Amino acid sequence: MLIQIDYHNGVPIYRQVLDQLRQQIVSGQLSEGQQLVSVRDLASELKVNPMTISKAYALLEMEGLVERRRGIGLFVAKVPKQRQSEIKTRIVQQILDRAVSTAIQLGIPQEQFQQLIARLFEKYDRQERQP
Amino acid sequence: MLIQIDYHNGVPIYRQVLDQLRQQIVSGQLSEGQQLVSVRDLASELKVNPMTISKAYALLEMEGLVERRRGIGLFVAKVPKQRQSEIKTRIVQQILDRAVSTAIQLGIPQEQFQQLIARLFEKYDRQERQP
Amino acid sequence: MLIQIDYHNGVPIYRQVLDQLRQQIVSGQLSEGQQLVSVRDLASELKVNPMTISKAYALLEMEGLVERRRGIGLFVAKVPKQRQSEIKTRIVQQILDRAVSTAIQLGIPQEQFQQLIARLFEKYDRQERQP
Amino acid sequence: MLIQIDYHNGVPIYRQVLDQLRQQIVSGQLSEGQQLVSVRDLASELKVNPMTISKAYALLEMEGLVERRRGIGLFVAKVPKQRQSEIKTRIVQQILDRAVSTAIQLGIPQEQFQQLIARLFEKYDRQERQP
DNA sequence: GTGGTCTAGACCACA
DNA sequence: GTGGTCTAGACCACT
Repeated sequence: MLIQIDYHNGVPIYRQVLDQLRQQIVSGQLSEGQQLVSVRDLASELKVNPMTISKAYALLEMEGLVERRRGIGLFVAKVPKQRQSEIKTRIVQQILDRAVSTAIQLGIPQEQFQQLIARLFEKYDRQERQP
Repeated sequence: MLIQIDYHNGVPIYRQVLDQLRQQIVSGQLSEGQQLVSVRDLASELKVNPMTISKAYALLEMEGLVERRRGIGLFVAKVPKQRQSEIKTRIVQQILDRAVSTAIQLGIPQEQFQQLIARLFEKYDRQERQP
Repeated sequence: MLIQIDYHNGVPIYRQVLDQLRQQIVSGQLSEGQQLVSVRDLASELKVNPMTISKAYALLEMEGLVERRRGIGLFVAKVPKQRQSEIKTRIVQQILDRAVSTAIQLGIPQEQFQQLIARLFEKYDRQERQP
Repeated sequence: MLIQIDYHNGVPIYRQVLDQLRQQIVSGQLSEGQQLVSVRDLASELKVNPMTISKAYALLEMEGLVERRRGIGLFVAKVPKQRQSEIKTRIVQQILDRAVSTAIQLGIPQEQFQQLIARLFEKYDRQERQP
């Protein structure tokens, strides 16, 4: 399965689908021209209402990351390398901004902050090698 | 007391109040034994319904960060230094976790990630000196 | 689902709902995965404002006894047998603690105390057989 | 100090004062004709609003356990032995009733219930010997 | 359909 | 004065 849904963390399901697809596109896991799984199939795979998937796909289309070919389906759009990298940076930067401003408000020194990050990178590195 | 509400970002008001008060308590801006602004006063200050504030206060009490003295008001509870620092770390770590896992998924190398952080710290440092 | 509200005993309605649901869950009358009556339905059944029910449900969720499935409803969560029995014991012990400490302060001997209990158990046994 | 107030358990302070005085009277710790501490003194001793003590005293008077002698103060009333014992039993029975009915609803067998009680009696016995 | 949030205004117990 | 509870009704996001 390509998408992981957490049904209990409060993040809307369509948002989880949207975010993960966006990431897969800009990171190249889904490549240009590749067809997306149909709304119906993905919905039944995730045991989720088709409307939910449909909403995620529509938003993805509005972002220009995906193209609709009528009667056929949705395909990953051509995204210029530069735009890809912009999106990537933007995604991370948005989250980081909150983290840093919070840390400063809490008086957590930059060194401790960097340590937390190093630990998290280790954690994910381990997971990647043996998921 | 300074609380900033963004009425249009979708985050429930009571949550914004709750989060900011929690931060002020664990960061020491609100100190032990200090009385919180009354529900009615804070509500009128923020131009918000008293129940909204009440809800935030109730959750804060359930977290044990605040104590009710019946008929008098709410006061910042004694929070052991260790618990304070646990909460602080937890708050930051929650946000950071998302940032790091996203960065990894996007293939952003740790070096670039650290650069982004350094830049953000600079930005907030500047703001602090001359807000 | 059977919930009895006493509108005049001073105990908040949301508390009565909360306590009774909690008991029904840990006693197994509501079983894992079962869907709770919707906020609106229970509210109209008890002739009470939906927010009152909502509050009880929210607290039940915070206790981890119930899970939200967004847009669908609330369901009884998986509660490990051990946790169930802890909660049960805690509920009874809280009440008993007061009873025993009071009895001791009043100089009521343990024998008389046990007699009172035996009589009460008889009374409820009778009721159960022919309510 | 003769009265212990718990400021954080939600029980109204006047009620804690009332209950404890009632118990002290029917258990003979306060004997017939003995003068109660003045409202003012007890209030300052407990660091509590005098109105709170006053309310407890007034309710005690309504129960007939205490007599007001105008200009002098309040005195423990003559309470016939039988009435004393009735009150004692009633106090304990009220609390026990809830405990037993709850235990039955939760399916806690009488044996386990008795064990809980035995344990509690031990606990309080220990405390009495070395408080 | 579901639950979550918020409002305006009321009443209550407590101190 | 304090906070707690409740109502009636509204709007929202999610499924």
